[in-house]
Amino acid sequence: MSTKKNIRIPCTLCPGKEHSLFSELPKDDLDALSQHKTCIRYKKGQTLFYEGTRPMGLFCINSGKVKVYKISSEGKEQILKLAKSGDFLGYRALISEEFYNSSATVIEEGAMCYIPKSDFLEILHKNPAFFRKMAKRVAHELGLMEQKLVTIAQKSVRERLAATLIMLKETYGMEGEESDLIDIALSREDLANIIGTATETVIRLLSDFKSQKLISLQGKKIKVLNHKGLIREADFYGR
Amino acid sequence: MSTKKNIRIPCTLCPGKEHSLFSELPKDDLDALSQHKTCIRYKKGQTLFYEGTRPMGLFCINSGKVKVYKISSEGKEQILKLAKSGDFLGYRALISEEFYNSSATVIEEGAMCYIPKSDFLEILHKNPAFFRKMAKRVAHELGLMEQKLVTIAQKSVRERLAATLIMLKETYGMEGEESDLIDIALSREDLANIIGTATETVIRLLSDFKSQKLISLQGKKIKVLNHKGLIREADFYGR
DNA sequence: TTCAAAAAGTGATGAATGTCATTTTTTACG
DNA sequence: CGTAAAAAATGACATTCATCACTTTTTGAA
Repeated sequence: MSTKKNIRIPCTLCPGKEHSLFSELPKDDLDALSQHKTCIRYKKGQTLFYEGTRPMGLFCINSGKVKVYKISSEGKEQILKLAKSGDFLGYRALISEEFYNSSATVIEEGAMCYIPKSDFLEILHKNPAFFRKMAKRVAHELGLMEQKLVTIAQKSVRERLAATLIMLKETYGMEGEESDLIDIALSREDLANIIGTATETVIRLLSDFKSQKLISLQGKKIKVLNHKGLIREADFYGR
Repeated sequence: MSTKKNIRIPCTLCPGKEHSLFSELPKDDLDALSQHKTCIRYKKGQTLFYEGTRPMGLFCINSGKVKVYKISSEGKEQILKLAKSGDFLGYRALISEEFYNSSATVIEEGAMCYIPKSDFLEILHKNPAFFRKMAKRVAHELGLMEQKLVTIAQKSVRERLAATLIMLKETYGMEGEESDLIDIALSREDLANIIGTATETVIRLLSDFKSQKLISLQGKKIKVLNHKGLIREADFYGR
């Protein structure tokens, strides 16, 4: 295992780079971004940024997993998205020139890089191709968010749970043999906060799915036993 | 009244221009956009574009009102936003280089301009300040959509209806004396499709609000009698 | 290893809201 | 106008799901 010291490697050598928005950036630009970045290990439960505060830079997830969420006026958490290695956080607020409208907290320990706002904006405005790529990404995410809205507005909790499990399997399924195991340690409460329901309801529905042999529960992690069955639950149940 | 012919005026002279994303565009660019645009009157019920089709240009609403919505797999409509004079439609898909992910249908007759994709993209890529402004807008809308998601996921239907009425009053309230009258002809069904509920539920809650003297119903249009009361309903009811 | 705290799970209950069936009112068109 | 069709309204009923109260299991830190 590596030591905790000196986890700061150049962006050019970052393993997550290839799949990230930085993938096609020229070396010069990447070096410029690397220059003033800081990289810190975050433990589970630590928060990267809070809703309502001013963004001062861009987070890049080197390793680990993060939940991005809003707290409603009643104090309930709604998870907007999950982020993993290679993902960026905070660019929406930087581009819209607003405060953060969500918070981000680590759910699986890992290393996060932080690129100062000025460096990021400089590259953004200097490199039109990169700006287009970022704009394209934000526009794409708006489309995703619209789809999520429709799902929450119109599907039952049961359907949403099934759909969420499918999505999680696609995003966090292991490689090869164990591809049915959803490799992310979400608490039942987190799962409920993705779906927009009560923790107890998630627990009940999960054991329902389990007794239907759609999934199996291995401690915290969930294994998908019947993918097609889950898809059926997600699309049609009860309506 | 003007005739139906020749409703095509230059963008430079468009009354909605001042409040639109085009407000700070140099005259040259505006003229370029004007060049190949077409302007057509649309009647209530006519559709500007359909979900799943390829965008070939940008719509600009000269007058009238439009609903933008998605149809869920069960065939139910979910309204994502309402658009009025000066608003643009279709730029998300143009920027993300995707098909439309929503449909747009006229709910109040009016004139719509249509700027070919190539002209719009040319200005967008020629004028970095304008591109930034568009990107900023999309990022801002992503923030709004995230907020809507939380509202739908966590607030009761009653709260959402109250919140929607407040929003409608702010956006479509008349000038001066009659500022409490919500000047948009939404059917109960449309209102239900904004909120994400059944038409009957909206009808019942509206008459509830009416008997509480929060609103009055003047045919299709709604008048807000007790703004603070509605805000209270929107924030706290029942939780 | 132990023990307290957190998370998961279970059961009972009621309120909110969806659905269906029907009536009344409004709209729009010939 | 008159009439058919659409929209609004109302009632009865079924269902989902949130809530609360509690038990069991797991976790993690001393």
